Amino acid sequence: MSSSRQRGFGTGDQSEGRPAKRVSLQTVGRLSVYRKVLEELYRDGAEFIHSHQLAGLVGVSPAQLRRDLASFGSFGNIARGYNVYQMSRTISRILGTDESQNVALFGVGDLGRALLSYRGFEERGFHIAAAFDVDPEKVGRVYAGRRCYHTDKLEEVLPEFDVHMAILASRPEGLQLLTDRICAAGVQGILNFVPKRVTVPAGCFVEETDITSKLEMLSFLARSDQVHDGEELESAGPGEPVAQDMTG
Amino acid sequence: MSSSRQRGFGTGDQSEGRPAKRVSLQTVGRLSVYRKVLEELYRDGAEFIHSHQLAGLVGVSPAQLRRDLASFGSFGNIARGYNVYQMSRTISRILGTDESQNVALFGVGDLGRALLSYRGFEERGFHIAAAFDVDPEKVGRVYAGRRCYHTDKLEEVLPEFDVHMAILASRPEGLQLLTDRICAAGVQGILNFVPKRVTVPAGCFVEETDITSKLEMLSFLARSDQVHDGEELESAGPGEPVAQDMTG
DNA sequence: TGTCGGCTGTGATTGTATTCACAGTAGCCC
DNA sequence: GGGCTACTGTGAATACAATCACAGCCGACA
Ligand SMILES: NC(=O)c1ccc[n+]([C@@H]2O[C@H](COP(=O)([O-])OP(=O)(O)OC[C@H]3O[C@@H](n4cnc5c(N)ncnc54)[C@H](O)[C@@H]3O)[C@@H](O)[C@H]2O)c1
Ligand SMILES: NC(=O)c1ccc[n+]([C@@H]2O[C@H](COP(=O)([O-])OP(=O)(O)OC[C@H]3O[C@@H](n4cnc5c(N)ncnc54)[C@H](O)[C@@H]3O)[C@@H](O)[C@H]2O)c1
Repeated sequence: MSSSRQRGFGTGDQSEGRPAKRVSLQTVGRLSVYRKVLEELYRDGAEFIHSHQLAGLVGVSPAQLRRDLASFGSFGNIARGYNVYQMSRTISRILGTDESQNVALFGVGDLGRALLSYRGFEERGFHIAAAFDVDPEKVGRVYAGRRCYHTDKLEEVLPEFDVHMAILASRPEGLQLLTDRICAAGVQGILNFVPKRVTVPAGCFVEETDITSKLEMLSFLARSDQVHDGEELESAGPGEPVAQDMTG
Repeated sequence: MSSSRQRGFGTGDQSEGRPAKRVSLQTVGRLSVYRKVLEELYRDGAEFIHSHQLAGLVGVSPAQLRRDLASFGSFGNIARGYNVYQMSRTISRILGTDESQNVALFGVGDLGRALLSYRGFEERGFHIAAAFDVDPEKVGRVYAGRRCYHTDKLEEVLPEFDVHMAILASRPEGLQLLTDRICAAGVQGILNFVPKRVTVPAGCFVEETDITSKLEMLSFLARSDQVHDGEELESAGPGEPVAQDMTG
């Protein structure tokens, strides 16, 4: 349900042990949030902030915040806390967004066009440099300043723009093939909006963004909350579980 | 970084211990994936499937799949495996999507219109029943069959459509106030696309969908992968960490 | 009808993320 | 300059998630 390097099928062999301690993805996700809040604080003129203050703002425990930061080294002044500006810069450097990087978009449909017009990317260090589609109506046109190329040309265009990240907003059909080509062309990170799982070679990463799945989680939470005081869902319990008998 | 019930600020007191065993959010997220794959299998005519087969298809371990399902009761025939159709239905029931439910959309901008035209919601049990905006240009118009109401009218319109879930695709300004009103009007689940954190009362849930944050994670992963063979990022280590000194 | 193979559901175990709690210290104030 | 305050960074402890491994069972097949 989240970023994954290529994973073996069936029996996922756990070997290939890397020596070094690794930072968890959840930590990285939180770093991103920290930085967002830090930038607001900086705009408001804050110079230093303590772990418990920042933690309160982003909704994590102070200990977790300190642990997250500590996994990248020890910055932070013992008595004054963390320097807002420096910490924001440092997180950018860790995330690799201290310099703007180019991204390619595949699929200029309703969603793709919304993404092309979204300003939030630029603000946080990403630039959609090129768009791709297969629809002859769209190829050659310019959307929000970006030219739309035919997907067949990706091998030429991606290096030209120095692109190493891609957003998939096309269609499920042929998605794996498209992904293979994109990875072969040097893309290392793929953000996938298409509700179809893809696999990538080692060294590449996919992040799935299944919106409907999030709605389903919310539906579950809302529903299970309703029955809390009663005794229906909660957990298994042999006496009439949620699941009806399936042995038939 | 994910769904959260209202959380205390600063010192989050950990008390209010609920007695019952609770299903983890990650389990729920995977259920959603299982169901998607099961529906494809059902369309392909499959009748029964074993945990290791389904696990292979969705990319989890067989043990985890069985554990996930077992937390809702024990279905699954020991010798034949799981009944594809029944299991799909059962998961729908668990998630609360066995009957279509109405959703409200706030903000009919580029993203909002893309969501309105998205067919994936209907296919999986969600119906955007009403849209809201504050722009006089948009209020009163019909988008993909759905009328756009003024946000001021939400207290009247939401009950009318029996809405208990909402999608936020408006603007950061006033978002908390909007959220408060939505929750007060009976909405229990909120999917938030606006890059601004909101808090909700107990019994309500928010799911954040920060696209840029996902790109940042990918950027980190791609970058850290590059230096793996070297010895730069990896982890702290006192000798010149990623973070520069911030004590100034 | 009896035997066997292979699967599920689950206790036990391992692994990982988070929290606790405190030693050590930088800054501040007098 | 010395003492006090309250914060950071981190080992230890806890909580939580994933995996292992197997008892017990079902259905197939003879
Ligand atoms: N709100 C939304 O629209 C929404 C929400 C969540 C997920 N998604 C998913 O995102 C994807 C795009 O959604 P959409 O609403 O824009 O769909 P769409 O049908 O409007 O657009 C898809 C575009 O992709 C193009 N395309 C097809 N194959 C391609 C290829 N090989 N290379 C490049 N372009 C290709 C098509 O020509 C089309 O222009 C879909 O898979 C959809 O399921 C959409
Ligand atoms: N691709 C994208 O467009 C994209 C991607 C990720 C996140 N987002 C976020 O989603 C939100 C919407 O994006 P967009 O591109 O559609 O922006 P947009 O500016 O095109 O649309 C925003 C719409 O919200 C309306 N609005 C403002 N206040 C409102 C209120 N109180 N109630 C109801 N409607 C209100 C505005 O009138 C406008 O029509 C933004 O916050 C944006 O940051 C957008």
